[in-house]
Amino acid sequence: MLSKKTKYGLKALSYIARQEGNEPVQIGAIAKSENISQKFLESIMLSLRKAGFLGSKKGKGGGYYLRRSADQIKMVEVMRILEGPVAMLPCVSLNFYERCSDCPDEGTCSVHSLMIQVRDNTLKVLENNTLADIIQD
Amino acid sequence: MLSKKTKYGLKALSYIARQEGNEPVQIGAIAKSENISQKFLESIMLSLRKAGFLGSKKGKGGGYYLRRSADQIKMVEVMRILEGPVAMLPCVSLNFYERCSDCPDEGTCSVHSLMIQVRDNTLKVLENNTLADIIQD
DNA sequence: TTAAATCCTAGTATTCCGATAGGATTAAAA
DNA sequence: TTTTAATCCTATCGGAATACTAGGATTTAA
Repeated sequence: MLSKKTKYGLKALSYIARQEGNEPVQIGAIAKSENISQKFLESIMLSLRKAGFLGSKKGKGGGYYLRRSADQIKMVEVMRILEGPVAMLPCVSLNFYERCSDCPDEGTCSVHSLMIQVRDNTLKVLENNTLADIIQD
Repeated sequence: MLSKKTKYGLKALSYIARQEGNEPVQIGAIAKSENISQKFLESIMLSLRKAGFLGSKKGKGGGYYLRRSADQIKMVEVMRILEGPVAMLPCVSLNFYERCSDCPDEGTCSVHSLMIQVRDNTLKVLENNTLADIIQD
């Protein structure tokens, strides 16, 4: 299940990407438009800024803006920052790999191979979609 | 993230499917071989039996056996019983659909369309793999 | 009659998620 | 220079879900 954090983060990025020009957009405006708790959204924006997707301007008239053009922001990158691993099991994760304590051997684990297939197919979608792609309806 | 419940359930089904003949297999044997808490596994086996994948025999010499041949058990069916929806959002789920409270319109939600793509690709994998497929290493 | 298995309901510990609180800092505008 | 409006940052909290655990009831073969 996709966390609200990720869902809200994607919605916020989309909102900013849809704005004309590159004027900073305020959290308050996004929160109101997308029905998101403003305080919760604050922390999400912070993550997105620290990850390099967003820049910010403090003080009156400040807000957030994209640091890269929308077609340069892959969905898989955002997902990895907000949601964590793409894979459904740590033992099949490319970026967050961890061994399973209960598995003596990954090579003979039947769940392992299935989850690799799921991961690869999910990855394909998330690699091929950018922020620019998802804001067109 | 795949729950342990689902992971253990799949491992248990695989274990049973790998046995010769159709003799009932005991929970204890599965739990020991797969490093799963026996009591936890008990409740999982119960779900799998109630869902129709497994039959059981009570009393001494009892245990669980497959009610369908392994190539007739699709991964997607097992996932829906143990894990729930395949989709990452209720609003894109085929079998567990629910509206998002924050979304005024699914048609214009940028997350929606992305998650439909993810769902369709995941579904493809889970529809095309049966228990028979995943027990071959 | 005993041993060995499933069946069933309840409870519990822990972790994670979603949200909130409360201020510190910064910058534009009055 | 003061006010206002924004981000920044850390800490905390309640509730829900997950991963088990407990304890016995029931069934069946030997």
